Amino acid sequence: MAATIRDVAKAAGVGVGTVSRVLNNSPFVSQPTRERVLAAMAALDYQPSPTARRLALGRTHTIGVITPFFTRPAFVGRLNGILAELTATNYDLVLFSINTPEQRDACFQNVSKFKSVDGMIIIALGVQDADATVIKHWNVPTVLLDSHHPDLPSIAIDDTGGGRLATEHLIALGHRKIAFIGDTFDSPFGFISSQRRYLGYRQALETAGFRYRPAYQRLGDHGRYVAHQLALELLELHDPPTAIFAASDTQALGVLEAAHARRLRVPEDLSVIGYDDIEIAEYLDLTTIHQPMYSSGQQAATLLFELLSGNPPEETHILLPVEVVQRGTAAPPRTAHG
Amino acid sequence: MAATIRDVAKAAGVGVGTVSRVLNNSPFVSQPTRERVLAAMAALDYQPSPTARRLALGRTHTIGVITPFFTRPAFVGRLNGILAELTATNYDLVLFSINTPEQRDACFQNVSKFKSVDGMIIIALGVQDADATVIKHWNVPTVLLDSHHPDLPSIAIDDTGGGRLATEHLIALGHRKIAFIGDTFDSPFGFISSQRRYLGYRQALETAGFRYRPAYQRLGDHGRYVAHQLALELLELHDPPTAIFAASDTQALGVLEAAHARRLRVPEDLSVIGYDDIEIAEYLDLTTIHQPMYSSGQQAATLLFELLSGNPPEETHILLPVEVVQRGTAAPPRTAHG
DNA sequence: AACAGAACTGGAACCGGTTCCATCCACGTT
DNA sequence: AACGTGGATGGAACCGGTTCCAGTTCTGTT
Repeated sequence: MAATIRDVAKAAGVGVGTVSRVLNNSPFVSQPTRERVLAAMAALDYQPSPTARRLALGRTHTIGVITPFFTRPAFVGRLNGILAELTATNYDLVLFSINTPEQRDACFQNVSKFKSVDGMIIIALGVQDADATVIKHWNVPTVLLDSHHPDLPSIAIDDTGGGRLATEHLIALGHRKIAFIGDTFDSPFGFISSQRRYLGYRQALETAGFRYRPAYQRLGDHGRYVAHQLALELLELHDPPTAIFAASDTQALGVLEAAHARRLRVPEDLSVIGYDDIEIAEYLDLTTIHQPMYSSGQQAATLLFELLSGNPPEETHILLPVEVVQRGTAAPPRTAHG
Repeated sequence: MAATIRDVAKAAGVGVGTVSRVLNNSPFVSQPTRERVLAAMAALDYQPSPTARRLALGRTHTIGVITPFFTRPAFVGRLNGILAELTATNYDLVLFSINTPEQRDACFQNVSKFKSVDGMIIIALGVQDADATVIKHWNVPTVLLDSHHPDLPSIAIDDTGGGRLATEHLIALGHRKIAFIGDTFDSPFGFISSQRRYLGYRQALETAGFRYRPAYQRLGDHGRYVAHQLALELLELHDPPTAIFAASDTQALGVLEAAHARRLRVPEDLSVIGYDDIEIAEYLDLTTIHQPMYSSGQQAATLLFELLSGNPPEETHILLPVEVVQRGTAAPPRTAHG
């Protein structure tokens, strides 16, 4: 049986309070006493119980992260940023992974998830009003990362602006026939980033005064294969686009594959722009929109700690900017005039 | 202030034991009493404290995972397998990420890491005898994933066999001049998989009766850029290799880049084989060694649960096989005879 | 010498659950 | 009517820390 604080107290001939003080480096312990206690701890191979400590303190020294599809590069990157921030503070991180719509729906209802952490970060999951109510009810500081709700602090990325940026980049290159490939809008997980990128795409087209072409928009489940198929559909159109904006790099890969399958050269015959700037994008020389994944994770963690510390910042809805990373898959169309 | 079990007991006019029985679905509660307790819980918005439960039960219902460089695809894949297994059992997962050699060294010493979980899975980190002693001393069931030590249960992957397999594949294609690019052997994290793959490479060459060419082995820190440089060195040799075996797909990407930079066609001028079969390998048509990342994670979790349940399996040192995935980057050399 | 105040210490009470023992009650037997 | 049995229940003790109050000892003043 493991030694407890009382065993140590008895062995050292002191009270439990004193042992606790030694454990917590309280200055109100005389040097001889401290040494006696430390010796007793060593002799008994005493290891304090984190669980008992948590109960007594009422704090778990742990933060939770809820993430869907934990393997997607965008989520891994964000989580990595959170982790970096956490290890600096010595907090533990408990990871909840959501892989099915059922898990998503059950997720916020599960109290013990929230009650076993001091704070929570929710990545990407769409949050409805009802969800926000439940979350606030748990009374656990929670920040949304890459998601948004008026009642909850959030670190979001300017998806609409990014969609606009990507489209404007293609327009600036001289493209007039620009297609969009993205996730379906009715994601059971409530992801809306693809939808917002689409919105930016539409805005840019409208500002440029281009007419609306429904055929140039293809939506499907997230993934390379689906995007591949959607791109093939676009390329088989009577009047195919000269450029495709994919709502994620993963989907852009599918587009590149489709172009390859159709023997189209990129960027000569088809320009492609992705979104995310995942690690492999640089290798593939993929023009894309860089979003600060690591940094957004860090900022989410920082914001959460500010909330935990009791002095929350003025602004709790942060929108991070994105930028175009010009690489080799986007160029002026061959038929461009001037 | 949140309601406690005693508040509920008072409100329902029962004893705390009865409330606890209701919480735990004990059959020894009469229906009317149960309803009264449930009503009181609802009225008080009672939420049981997981922390108190843990202290009383002496179990945390949590397992820990220590992983280095959490963003590397091989580790993410394994972690994902673990997660899948855990969500099925309702255990929580706390994630410890190791990014510096200092963290690695401090890692096993930190009791509270171990004392706050029921079981631990350690990914990839090399475990010395001294480490194993410390780990066993914590008395927390621990399984090594993609690592090995005689005193600890492990799920390992047959790296030596994989290295042999990769090399034999190149030999079978007719290659005689086969180079190796891998991680430095003195990894501060104790990674040894690259080293074992190298061992397999050497074994295969020896079995085939090829002479040992030190110049064909290049080691460096893990990563695409370094591998790129090492590959350039190889290609600049007086008598360059016709095939390169990279100890990981990430490094294989660097090799492909180098080949591209040297205007060498793959596989016509240079064959490349990687290792891991990360997601992007298929996209790049990279011939590689498939190792079951997801499944290895699942098996590690399964093994850990068997240990936790008290009836450990006979064999606690499991070695998973790997296989060649033939794709487009490995082909017979142009100068091959027959 | 008297005393205030600071430094140090012991230990009861508390955090919020679980568990186990003693008790009570209803019911069926003989 | 006496008694055995088992389901239902209350509550003290426990898990292993922290905290706070009260008490003791040690200093430094006047």
